[in-house]
Amino acid sequence: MPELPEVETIAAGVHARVHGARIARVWHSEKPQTFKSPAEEIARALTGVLISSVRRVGKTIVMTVERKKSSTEFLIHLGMTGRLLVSAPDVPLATHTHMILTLDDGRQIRFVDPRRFGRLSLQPADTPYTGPGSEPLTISQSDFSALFHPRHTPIKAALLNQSLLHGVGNIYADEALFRSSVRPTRLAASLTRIELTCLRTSLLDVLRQAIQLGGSSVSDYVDADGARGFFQLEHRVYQRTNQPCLVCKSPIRRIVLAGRSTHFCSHCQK
DNA sequence: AGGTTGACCTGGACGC
DNA sequence: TGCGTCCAGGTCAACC
Repeated sequence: MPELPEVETIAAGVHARVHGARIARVWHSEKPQTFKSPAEEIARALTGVLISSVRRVGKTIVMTVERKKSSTEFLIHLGMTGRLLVSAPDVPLATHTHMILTLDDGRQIRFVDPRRFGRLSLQPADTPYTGPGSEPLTISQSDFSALFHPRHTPIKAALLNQSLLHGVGNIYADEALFRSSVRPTRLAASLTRIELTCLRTSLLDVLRQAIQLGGSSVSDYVDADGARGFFQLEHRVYQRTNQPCLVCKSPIRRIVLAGRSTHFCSHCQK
């Protein structure tokens, strides 16, 4: 489900609500696939700890917890349909709830994930989680260009490769490529220096605007309060197949690239 | 080694 | 109403 702006919105929302709180007890489902570290180990590591922060790294939510002098990072990857909610205890449990962290004051942090592509894990001690790739919001233009220029794969596939940039997914890849007038099928190595500059600028614009609007709610995305985002109203190509391009009125095309549906304007994007 | 494809899951939308 | 098909915002193992 969620890409960088959605994960950013969720992490910030959860942080604001629970930082400084203590986890009194932990419940988990019996779906082993969800737990990249054994569920019992996660439960043990989180029971009785103080939540010091919740932040985003790539598409992963990192919850840092403290016990006495030692700190641990709990990693939450939402996959396609994962949700992290802060709920009052009397709110009915959603189906597909896989973990509940009950706080001292009774509130609960709930991880819900129907499709079970999400993953929960513990980061090894003393090695802060940095994610697989570079951070799109802070990478320099020269690093950005150096990352993509050697790649002999379609630029769309390269943008989705989390070991290059982490945090960009299908929606924002399509939207950034449209705004920079670059066709998704172009080999990354074929982009000129100017096109790479334009692409990074467009990507930053799209991600920042989406964060401001609370992310895109395409189907079931909601933030920590269960509220929907509004960036879907700003989509110019994503899920607009056959609708007129907002610039030139040509119908938006949909193809499958890197196994993902890909939307673009064949007139505006060269 | 880098690039590509299919498998992993459930549920909603749509057509008959 | 009910069944079948297709589609979905992400990864990762297994292949070329």
